[in-house]
Amino acid sequence: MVTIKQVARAAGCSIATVSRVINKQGKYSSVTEERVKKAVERLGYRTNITARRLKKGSTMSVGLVTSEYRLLNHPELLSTAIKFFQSHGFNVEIVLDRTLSQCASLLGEGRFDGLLITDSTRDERAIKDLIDSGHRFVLLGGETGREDVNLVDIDYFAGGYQATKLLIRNGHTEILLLEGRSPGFVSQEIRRGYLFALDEHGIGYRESLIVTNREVLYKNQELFGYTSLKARLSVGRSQTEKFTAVFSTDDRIAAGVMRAMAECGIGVPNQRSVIGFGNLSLSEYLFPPLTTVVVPLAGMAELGAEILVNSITREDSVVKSVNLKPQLVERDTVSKRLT
Amino acid sequence: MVTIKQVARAAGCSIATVSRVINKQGKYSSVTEERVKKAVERLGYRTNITARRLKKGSTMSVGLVTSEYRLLNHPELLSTAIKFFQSHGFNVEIVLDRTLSQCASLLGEGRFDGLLITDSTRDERAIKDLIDSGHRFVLLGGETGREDVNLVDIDYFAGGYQATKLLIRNGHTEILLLEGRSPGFVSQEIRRGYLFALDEHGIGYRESLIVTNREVLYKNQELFGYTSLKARLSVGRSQTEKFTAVFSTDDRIAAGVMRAMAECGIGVPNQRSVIGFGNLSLSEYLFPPLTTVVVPLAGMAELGAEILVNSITREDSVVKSVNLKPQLVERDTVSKRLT
DNA sequence: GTGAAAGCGCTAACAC
DNA sequence: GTGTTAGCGCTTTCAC
Repeated sequence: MVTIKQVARAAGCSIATVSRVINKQGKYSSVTEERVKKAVERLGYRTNITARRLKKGSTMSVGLVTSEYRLLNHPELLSTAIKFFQSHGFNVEIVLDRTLSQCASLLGEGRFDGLLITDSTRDERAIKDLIDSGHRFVLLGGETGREDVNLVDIDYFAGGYQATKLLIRNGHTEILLLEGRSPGFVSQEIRRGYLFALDEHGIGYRESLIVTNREVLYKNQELFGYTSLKARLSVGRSQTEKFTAVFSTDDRIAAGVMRAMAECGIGVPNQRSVIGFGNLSLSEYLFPPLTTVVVPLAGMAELGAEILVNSITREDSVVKSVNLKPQLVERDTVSKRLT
Repeated sequence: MVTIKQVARAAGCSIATVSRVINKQGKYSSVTEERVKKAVERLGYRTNITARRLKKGSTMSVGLVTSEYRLLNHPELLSTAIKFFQSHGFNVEIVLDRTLSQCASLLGEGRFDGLLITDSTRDERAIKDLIDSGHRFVLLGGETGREDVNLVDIDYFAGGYQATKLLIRNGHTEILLLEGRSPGFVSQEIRRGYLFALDEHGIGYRESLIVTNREVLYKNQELFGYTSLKARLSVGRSQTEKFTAVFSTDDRIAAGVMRAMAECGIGVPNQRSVIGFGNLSLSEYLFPPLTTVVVPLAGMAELGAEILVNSITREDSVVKSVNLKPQLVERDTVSKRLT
């Protein structure tokens, strides 16, 4: 490895001067500048980042704490954040499947200047430690009762509300809710929106119209949608369980629903309407293309990254808490109820 | 920040002893061990990773050089690699959209102990620099003429060959090849496999049966499949352009193909067979589920990560070059040709 | 079993 | 404009 010392010798000056030229700081003559640059070039010198970090006490590095689930299901969230950090001069390290208190340790090691955390478990103790340590961090969609943390969240309640309302506007009152398992409180919030919309329109809520996936987390969402619907469609079901629309809390569930519909020869949206949630890439490839709810994950990531960078680089940055709204994307699976 | 010095004072010993206890190295009495551990606990001390790295001259950190395309389209590749590295004690930093020579710089900065590189551009000069610098790196699916680099690659030729052969075995001889744009030489290799299989069975190759997407890289693959097929299906096409099966070099293209088929009332696989490539998650949600070719991306990532870790940790590691074979996954879109 | 001290490569304060 | 030097926090050699 070639060090600053060797460059100094080659350029016939001191290491301080080399450092000045490299960092364009302080004063130096254009003659020495030229000599140093030549030497750097000739020797192939590169500043040792570790030594610089130790000296400066800052790493220009952030940790992106996330889960395998996120990585596999919402890569755009990560890529957005990474691009933002990188374009602002920060390196980003992926930290997979770590608890909040492990994250606190990482910051304690001086590994990062800050942390962007998705899917954090609700661990108030760890959050307190994180705050007390004086380190910078931003929670993405985490649940916390505290007001003094940077938090960017998505209003899943509003998403559930909007989706349900679209169905209601189209005349549907018997709406089957298929609840997948999802990290955190996502499903519960969506259900709250569903119930709220029903209630708002004086539509009675029926427990038999809510089906919850109790299988292992995240697995086989499509199968859950498929089997749930097949069961519903079987003959001999009571009148109270009739439905004209299906609202799934995950697009993959909706995919399963539509597969079951197709197999049973039920037309979508003519005979039944279907709405999903999440706008996964598969949704536009379904036939017909799925009406669903767009969750602004990339927006959440970018905003979170921006808040983190600000809180690292600026002394006067203030704690921010933001709540982002999902948006309906109307494709071809919802239509007026046949009267 | 609490340093080793403070711990030493609190424990009533020297920093050397604290270091020994922390790293479980050298000798120390159980009495002092206890005292040091107590002090560490009480003060909340964490070893400064930057200082340790500077002293030891190793970072225990690797760079995962990749593209936004990979991140969005093959997240399982990244997650597999990350998990492997993390479980072997390495931190992993994501490096997005950097050229090979920029990667060489990164290594020169001592930022990483090694690099796992996907989608590298063919830059022999940079590869030479990388090798000459003595740094560790592994190429994933990169193209290079050199024999002295660690390389894990996927045999796309074999994939194209297998897919085509499956169709031929089912009696198809007029196979429409829809070539999407893809990074590197992927499409070309798949086409070579297609042509080889045809030739092997004495089936004449027809240029009119090969359609290439000339649009902007990666964009609108689904639309390409859809419009290509719509055009083919229009009335008044000559006899020479008839086809009984479609082979797409990307599952999303196949998704577009199937959408077009559905709209035109053409049954799959009864009237036309369809085979895709890549086994994207959407493929099993198509109706009917898509027969396609599984590309062992996760396997490639894990193997690459393993080779990299070996070459970092072991002096005697030898250069490895591996070629992984894709595999057919037969679902419901290929059947015997109607005679 | 323990401590003193060198030194990893760099930046920046200070002296000239 | 340039050089000397302290020191970032740690590991490790060497002496005791």
